Amino acid sequence: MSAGGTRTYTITELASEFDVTARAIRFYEDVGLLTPQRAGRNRVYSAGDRTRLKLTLRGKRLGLALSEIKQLVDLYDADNGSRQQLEAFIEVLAEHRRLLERQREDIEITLAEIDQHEQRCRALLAGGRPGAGAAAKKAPRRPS
Amino acid sequence: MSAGGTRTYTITELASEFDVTARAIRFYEDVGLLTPQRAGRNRVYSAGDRTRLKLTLRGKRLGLALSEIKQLVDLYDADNGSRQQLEAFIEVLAEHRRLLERQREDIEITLAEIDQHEQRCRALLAGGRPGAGAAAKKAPRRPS
DNA sequence: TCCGTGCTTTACGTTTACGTCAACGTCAGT
DNA sequence: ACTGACGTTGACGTAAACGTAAAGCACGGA
Repeated sequence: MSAGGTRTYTITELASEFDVTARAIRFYEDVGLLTPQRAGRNRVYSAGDRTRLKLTLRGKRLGLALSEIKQLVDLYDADNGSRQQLEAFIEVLAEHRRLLERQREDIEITLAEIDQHEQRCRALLAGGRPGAGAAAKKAPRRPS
Repeated sequence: MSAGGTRTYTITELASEFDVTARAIRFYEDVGLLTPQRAGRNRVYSAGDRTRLKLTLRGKRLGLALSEIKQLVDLYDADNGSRQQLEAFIEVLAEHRRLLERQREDIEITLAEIDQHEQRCRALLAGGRPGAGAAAKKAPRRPS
């Protein structure tokens, strides 16, 4: 049995796993979101780095700026602290929660509107005379 | 009773109501999201314009780009169309719904993580000796 | 008539989040 | 020894979403 079972990742592995470019990952390092080890010049990512990347991308999907993501992730990482810091941290958590809840509300509203639109659409389709088959149009997936 | 009960708005009214700058609103016009009437040179916004602005800001909060918001709003506005267009529209709606549901999932996960962090925080606070009062730190509200 | 307020256009500046070369190292395979 | 494949560090480019003057019109009040 060899020592150290902790898996590591190369930059292209992470890039393909999360469907981002290596350039983006290096950029996240530039802004301080990632701090991978090095094997000579090459970057070596730990499981923790992978998690931070995952958190980063989730934050992006929620529309956060990288600077905001960094604040949050840093805070979450270093929850050690004085009483003052802990209380400030709880405040930040509450802020974040408020933001997320507002987003959730926006989502609910929008989903409801989508339902309405779709129903009207289907009604219109049902009203028309039966014609040719469907032409499914796939939206081209862009990065970011 | 005078004719025409439809209220209108100036740009600063809308700006203050939705807490955005007039510059931003004019910019949304530049990209085609808004097309207000004019009284001479001045912009006059209808209730419909107001709604479009509201939709725009909601989209922004969900992290959409203005170009994406425009596509959606335009589509929603002009749901009149041929069978082909209707079917394509339904496809777009489905895409949008998928996106929103993923976001909702991200939000649920993040909220759960926040709960965990807060619990640990409170546990730490309970363990320490009672000290000075709280120092609430308000996050400065930035636009966008 | 002058002043301030509100709105306008034009135009250049800025920040964010990468994309896109360019030029180079390094290691495996043939 | 040569060739890719994969990785690296600059450095410059760019699209998006406004910010920030600069300069001007239009109108009501002192």
